[in-house]
Amino acid sequence: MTKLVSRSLHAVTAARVAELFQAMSDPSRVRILFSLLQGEVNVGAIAAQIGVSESAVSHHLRGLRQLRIVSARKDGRTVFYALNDDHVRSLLTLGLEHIEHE
Amino acid sequence: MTKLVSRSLHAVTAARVAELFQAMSDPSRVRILFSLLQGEVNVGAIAAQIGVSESAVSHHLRGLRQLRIVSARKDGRTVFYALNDDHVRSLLTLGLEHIEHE
DNA sequence: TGAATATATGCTCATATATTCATTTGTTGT
DNA sequence: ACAACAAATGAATATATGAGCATATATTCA
Repeated sequence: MTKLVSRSLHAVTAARVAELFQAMSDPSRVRILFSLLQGEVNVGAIAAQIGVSESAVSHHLRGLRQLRIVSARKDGRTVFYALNDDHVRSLLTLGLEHIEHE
Repeated sequence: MTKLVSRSLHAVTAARVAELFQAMSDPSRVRILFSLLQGEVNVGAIAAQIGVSESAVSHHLRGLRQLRIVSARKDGRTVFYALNDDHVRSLLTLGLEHIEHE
């Protein structure tokens, strides 16, 4: 059986890659993720830092958590978020470089 | 005058980064861009390769062109598209790596 | 236990987006 | 000039998405 679509990225793979980039395709989420480049930050601090409501930040973080882009650590009543892996760190800095050099 | 927002990425910058990632946030566009990793490809060939109508591909390419993510070269009645710079190449492969290792 | 605080969630509205279809523009070969 | 072809475009539509509000769920401290 011939693999007719072999030259192109498999649809499922493409969808997952798109999903990843989609997580970084919103200004608020980009700012949230850049906040997390500093290290662990809690919801309220992120909200204050970027000037977005805690509710909105929380909503965004849920999506990012579901994609395992960020991880959460609860300490008392505050929840500290962090970037989950280095790929995301690289993507963020590469993205920033891209728009800076042009 | 104190720069109150200095710890966070400037809103305008964040928006531009988001815009870049947004360009790669759709499965069809991801497949289009991966097609272009091979080098120059024309609209019809991309459409055939990924199984999306030429119209849809053309619409996507317009957006990618506007963001200077791809460039177009017209030869007779066919238009060859290509990735515009190496940042995008890196982002694509990094994105793929990310979803492959998890 | 009760009040205060930090975060999460469900819902709704407005807007953005991807795709399709029909039409158009530009180009080649006869 | 005309038919065939490649790509671009506009309008219409269905779906997705972000933000806000109200409310819920912890958790701490008095």
